[in-house]
This record gives sequence, structure tokens and C-alpha cells, in this order.
Amino acid sequence: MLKQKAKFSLKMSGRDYHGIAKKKERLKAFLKERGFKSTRQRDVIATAFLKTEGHITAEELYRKITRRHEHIGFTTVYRTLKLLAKSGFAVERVFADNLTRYEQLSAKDHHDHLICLDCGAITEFENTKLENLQKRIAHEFGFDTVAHKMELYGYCSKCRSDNPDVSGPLVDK
Amino acid sequence: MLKQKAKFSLKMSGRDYHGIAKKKERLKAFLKERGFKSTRQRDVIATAFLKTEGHITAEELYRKITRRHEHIGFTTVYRTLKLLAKSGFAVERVFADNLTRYEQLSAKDHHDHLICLDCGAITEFENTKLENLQKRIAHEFGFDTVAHKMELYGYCSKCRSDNPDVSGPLVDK
DNA sequence: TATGTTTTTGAAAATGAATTTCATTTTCCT
DNA sequence: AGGAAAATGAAATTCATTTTCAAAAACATA
Repeated sequence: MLKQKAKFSLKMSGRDYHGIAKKKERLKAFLKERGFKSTRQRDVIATAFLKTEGHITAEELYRKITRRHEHIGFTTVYRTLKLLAKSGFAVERVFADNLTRYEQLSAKDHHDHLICLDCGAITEFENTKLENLQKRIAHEFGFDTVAHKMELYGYCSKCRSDNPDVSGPLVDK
Repeated sequence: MLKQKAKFSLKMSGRDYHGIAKKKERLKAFLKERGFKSTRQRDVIATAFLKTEGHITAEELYRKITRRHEHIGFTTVYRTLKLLAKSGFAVERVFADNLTRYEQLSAKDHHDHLICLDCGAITEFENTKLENLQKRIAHEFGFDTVAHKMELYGYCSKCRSDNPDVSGPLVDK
């Protein structure tokens, strides 16, 4: 009774809600162009990653994948995420917990992060004024900026209402 | 012929340009208050740290200290820096290279950093507009902000003139 | 389709900064 | 001086990340 589902599982699982098919084509093209090889593992990992919204560690993605009984090594997940980052499909980010997370590189290119110190939720935001101000400041110091990192740590409204007297682990200053 | 210099070396080395004496008094008071003990090592490490301007890793401070033939263990330097951070004399910071650095907590309290990807120079800056904008943004998302991190990575004017075609290691996005 | 070359895989080992352990030493209160 | 409590420091541990290397897979070419 699972036949019909299985029949298409390798080529398409349901509608392509995330535009994954196109991305995978682009990835394949990228690999060929650079003389890298297309493998089953890379396909599985890339698919799983591209389905993911938000920020995920190599470990988390690895667990997600192996849960579905794929026997793919952690190293390969790790390396594939690096590859995705180098090929422009993913961005590496390190927040205050010092874990490396990957997020998809989307159209929403320049954004920053709000991080809840209680539940760990990561909210993205974009603010043009902030961008401009950053550039202006860098300029004042004779800096040519190529990247920036801007994170706001605090407590989201949900966590504050759950737990009014927050005294969680501070992070920075 | 070095007698005169040596005579005062433990109590005061030259004028107290950095206000170190006062800070050390405050530290001593802090220790006593909390039931911690004043030790030769803590004195040496605190002095060395308080003399330091800018941002220093535990390793760097350890090397600086042992250079002067003090035999103080790395662990003690590490722990003392943690202690200084907890007692409000130092602030811990982690930049893109993932090393923990310590800087003195000065009057210039809320500041952010410009980091040169070539020479590694760290420049501090302060900008009220930026602060306010950050708060406003956090507020929009119902966040109660307790800390923030804002770093601009790029190339300082010096490095750009030394090496016009920079293609150094990128860091983030 | 077979062959050969190159790349990939993944288990295991290495790395490296941060942190902890624990026996010994030091501080400091009485 | 004596004794309880804390500090020291060398070594060990932790833990995420990265590398190694032998075996397996991919793929260009014949």
C-alpha cells in the first residue's frame, strides 16, 4: 500500500513547495563545473538541508537524516554543509553558544538575528537603516567592510510570560 | 646598579598611569567581600591584565607573564581572567576567530567593534544612534534585550594601502 | 560495458581551545 | 602556631570541529 508513494520517492516527494528541485539542479551544475561528483549522500544531505527552515547544526542535520534510516556518516554531513556554504547555498553562523549553524542563503540576504536566551529561538530581521548606519560608521574609521555580525540577545515575549523572573545565563555585555 | 629600580618593583613601577593601584584595591575588596583569597598569582595576573589595553586571550596574557620569568600556570591565568570577568573588571568577547578575548571594562561601556581581517586590529567604537536603533528593533519583535553583539569585519586603511588586491578569508555574510 | 583515474565516504583519530580534577600548597582566621 | 578553606598548576577531560586514510563509488574514456 505504500507502493505509489515509493514509486516517486527518489524523484519527487509531493509538490516542490520549497523550490528544492531547482536548487538541486543548480547544485548539480555547480558540482560538475568544479569537477566534483554527484553522490547519493550529497543528494540526501542537500535535500534535507534545503527542506530545513532556520538554522541547523551539522549534528542536528545528521540526526535528522539518520532518523530516516539512511546510513550516512556525520563527516559527510559536515563536509556537505561546508560544500553548500562554499557553493553559495548555505551560510555559516556562530552565535553565543559557539555552535556552527547553517542557514539557507535566501533572497533575504542581509539580515541580522534576535536570539532568545531562554528558548533559543532565532528570529531574523532586516533593517536598512541599520545597514546604512553600519556602513557610515565603518567609513568614518577608514574601514572597508566586507561582513558584519549583529546579534541581539534577550528574552522573547513568550518566554517572558512563561517565566516572569528571568535570570538566565548572560552572554556578553 | 639596578638596585633602585628593584627596590620599588613590587609596590609600584613608575607612576600609576593607568589607575591600576585603585583597581587593585577594588579587586582586593571584592575578593575579601566574597571570601576569596588574595594571592601573589592573582596580583601578578590582575596587574598584567590591567596594564593591557585592547583585547587579549588567556594564552597571550599567560605568555606575557611567563616571559618575565614568573612561574604561573596557564590554568591560573585562565581562572583569574574568568574571575575578573565575574567581578566586573573584564569583559569576555568572542570574535570571528572563535577565541575568547578579555578586555577591561571601562567607562566606555557600550561599544562595538571593527575588526580588520588582514592585520587583526580591533577598533572600538560607540554610537548612540546604533544603540537606540537596536533597542527599537528588538522592541518591535517583543524582545527584551539584555545584550548585543555587533561586529564589522573588513580591511583597515593601512592594510588596504599595503595590499591593494585584498582577497583574504571571508568570515560571515 | 569494462577500465582506470579521481573523488568521496565514513570510521577513527587528531586537533585545539576551554574546562575540570585532584593532590599539594598557600592563605588567613583565631 | 594551628587548622579550615581556598588556590594552584600539571595533567586529564571535554567537546565541537577537522583531518586522515583505506575502501568504495563516480564518471570519463575506450
